[in-house]
Amino acid sequence: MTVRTRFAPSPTGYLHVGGARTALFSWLYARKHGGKFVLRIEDTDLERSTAESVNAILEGMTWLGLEYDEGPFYQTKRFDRYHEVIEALLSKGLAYRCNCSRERLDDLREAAMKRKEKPRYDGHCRNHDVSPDEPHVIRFRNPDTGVVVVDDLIRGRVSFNNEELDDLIIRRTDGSPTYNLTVVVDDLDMQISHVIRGDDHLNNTPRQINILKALNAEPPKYGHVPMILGDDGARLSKRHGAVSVMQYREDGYLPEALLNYLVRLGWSHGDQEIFSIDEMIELFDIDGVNKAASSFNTDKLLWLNQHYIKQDDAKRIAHLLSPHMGDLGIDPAEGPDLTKVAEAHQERARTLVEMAEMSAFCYQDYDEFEEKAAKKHLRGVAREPLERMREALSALEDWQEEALHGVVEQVSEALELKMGKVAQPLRVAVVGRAASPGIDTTLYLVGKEACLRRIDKALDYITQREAAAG
RNA sequence: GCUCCCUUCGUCUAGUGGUUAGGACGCUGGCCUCUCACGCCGGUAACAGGGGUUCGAGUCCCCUAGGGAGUACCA
Repeated sequence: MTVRTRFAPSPTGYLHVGGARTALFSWLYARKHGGKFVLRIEDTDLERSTAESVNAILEGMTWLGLEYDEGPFYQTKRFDRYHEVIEALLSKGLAYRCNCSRERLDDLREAAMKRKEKPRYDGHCRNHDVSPDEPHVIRFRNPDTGVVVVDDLIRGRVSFNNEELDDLIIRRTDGSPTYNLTVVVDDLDMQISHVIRGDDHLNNTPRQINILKALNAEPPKYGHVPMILGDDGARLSKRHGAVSVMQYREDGYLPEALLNYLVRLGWSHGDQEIFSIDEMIELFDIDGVNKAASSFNTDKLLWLNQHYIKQDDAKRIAHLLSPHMGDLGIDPAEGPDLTKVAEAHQERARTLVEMAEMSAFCYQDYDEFEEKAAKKHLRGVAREPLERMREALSALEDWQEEALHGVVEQVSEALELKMGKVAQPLRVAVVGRAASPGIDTTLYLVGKEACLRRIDKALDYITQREAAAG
């Protein structure tokens, strides 16, 4: 059997991490088995579906590299087909028209609740003749007895009594088909072999299987993946920060880091933490997916992101870093080679946004010294080392790291100081704060002119400070 | 309320009747060191509770508790 999986979001918002993980699992499963991955847009809710959401979802999938082999298919373009199926069901007596009023339905629900029973439609219109000309919905005639067994790829065997299920609406009064009908028809028509989706659909599965049976069709295999909770264990929502996949790009995450994080959330392969895309495809297995919901942990994502930043080619990092520099009002063309800057910060930044912030000093002068750093390092004792450094640097022709390192060393030796006593004040002078890449690299990136200018500024600062102290 | 699902360190997880319950993130002690970071070595911390089954239960069964989903003319 050819494996065919699908991702079927409803376009009522952006692509969030939960959806992205479901899509990833589906995609991996198809890729692993040499199958096809289909994208279907479930936009039958005309009220809430928007074109912007479709674009946002497509954009998110593209960024993550979850390319689809077929689609996107839009359900709104398949209404004729749904109606054809509904008519067939109707003519076989497997579905019927219902004109029960909302009031009656509400009363029914209320009464059932009062009796401590599960609210369900009572089949009132099953044997009534409702004219096609009057306003009506169409309901699927669900079997009254027996059990529906779902052999879930993740949950194992789950069974439901048909008595618990009622005659669900498959076509609304306005003539539009509803979800449970459209998924069934689509999964069937698109020959989906494995339905991998969120576990909020587990309860819908028996209804869908019943419709499938009515259509004389073989149900696909189902795998219901648990949901993702926020850092605090509560349901993932906007207040947890970035839930939109695209927000992670904005926040400076690498797609491979997010993917790696997501694949390990609810799935594992022994003790392995790092997975390349190829490894994921090779090792992923749907029955290795956990049954329990898991909490999103930003710290671990950060760790993975740093891992990939460290590991990746500096040129690519620079390429991805560039727009974040732009966000800070910096044009990387006006300054040191961005690749070199990125390389110097690869082991220091957890995100590209952090990298941009810590790299800014290479392109623009800082406004003020960081207070703590200045207080500690720009003191009277730093004056001489800074003056000596200024002198030596201004005389230096060969502005390369090796030579720069030599200069710092020579000055330290000449003053009989440990390197730190020279490098730290120098660093604060040149960077404005106490942390940066190696002092030689730092000097190199800032450039001669700016270095001298900033050292002067530091010397002024020391002078002022001494004057203030009296 | 009813139906269905879930429950190992704070978090992600390994574990498929016999383990000193392992790894990772985080936190933390140390080493390295011109700072920060990286890296390396060490530490902290878990089987929700109660009954069974068994020579032996994190692993099997039942109950309780706690979470979650569904219960729509949403998907």
